[in-house]
Amino acid sequence: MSDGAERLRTLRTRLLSLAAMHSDRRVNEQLARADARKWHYAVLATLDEFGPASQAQLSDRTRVYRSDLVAVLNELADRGQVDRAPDPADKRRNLVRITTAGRRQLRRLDKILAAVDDEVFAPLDPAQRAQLTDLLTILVDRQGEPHGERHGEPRNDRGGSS
Amino acid sequence: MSDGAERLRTLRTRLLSLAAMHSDRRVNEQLARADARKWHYAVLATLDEFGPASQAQLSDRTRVYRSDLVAVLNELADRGQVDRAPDPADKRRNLVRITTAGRRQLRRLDKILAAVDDEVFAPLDPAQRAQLTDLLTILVDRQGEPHGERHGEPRNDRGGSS
DNA sequence: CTCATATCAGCCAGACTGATATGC
DNA sequence: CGCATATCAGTCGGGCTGATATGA
Repeated sequence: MSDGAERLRTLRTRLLSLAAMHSDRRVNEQLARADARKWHYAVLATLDEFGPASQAQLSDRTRVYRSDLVAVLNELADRGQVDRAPDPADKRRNLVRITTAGRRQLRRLDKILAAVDDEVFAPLDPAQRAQLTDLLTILVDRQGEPHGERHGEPRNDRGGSS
Repeated sequence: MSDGAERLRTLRTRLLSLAAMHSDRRVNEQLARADARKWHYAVLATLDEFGPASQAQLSDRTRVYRSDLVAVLNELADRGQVDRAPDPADKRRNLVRITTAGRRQLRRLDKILAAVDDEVFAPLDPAQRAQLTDLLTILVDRQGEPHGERHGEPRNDRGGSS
């Protein structure tokens, strides 16, 4: 058996998947302790960085689907971490803003995620961690519009045009 | 707003997650064209490398849960890519073996995955790809028994002891 | 009796699609 | 009109848990 031995163990797409799975699991476990999930964090961080936004903008910036954002915002609003009001300039839009409680929560989540990062990437030394960040950044930045084949298009524009 | 600007964009756990999500999506799309999913490949590759095995062994080697393996093996058996027979030496066990058709399918999937790897990691040059593989291998190898905290234990032992 | 094996039933987050009402 | 926005309903792969029957 085995002509291309070690296939599975060295398959790069699989390594990436396994590493991410472990990282995600830890992230979710720890965020859950603060009654949050990754999407909550993504929304809060985005609002804090870019300021108030419509849900469509939030969806583009966080890569959370519009349809899924609704529930996330409901949850954040229930906890008083964001507020949502119709945009007077365009009544289709909701203007979403982070609240003071939201900023407090954000700081909490930032700490949690820093700790998880430390733990998950502990096997790498600082230089290796920086290397990994660089490589992943290249990959993520080029996702969507590369080299030759087409398949995915704009992303996050579902549910509108049909 | 934003004191720790770029938080989201540079969050390493998120970069890892996004990169893997893209990679996984491409892998699944392409495997689907050969009527397969990642688990099917993992099982076939493992059988080819290690030879006939019980489902428990397969579960350990592929990281597919025992409970989920059942359906995967049913599908592979329906397609004639594996066969499953009670182990005479231990009647609790099923001995799973890859068939000739299974090897043919494996070669097909190998080609597909090589193409996906090429596409997904196209933004990286060969040296960077090798670097990434190394870093991910370190992470994956140390998953489970690291540095300080305990949380997950053996993995893949659910459903048996309780 | 205890432990492992295979199988079944089911939960849940999350990625993704489609349709609809409302407003630009 | 066509287009975008928010919302709702639902599909599907997949990670993960619990229970059970059978046999070592």
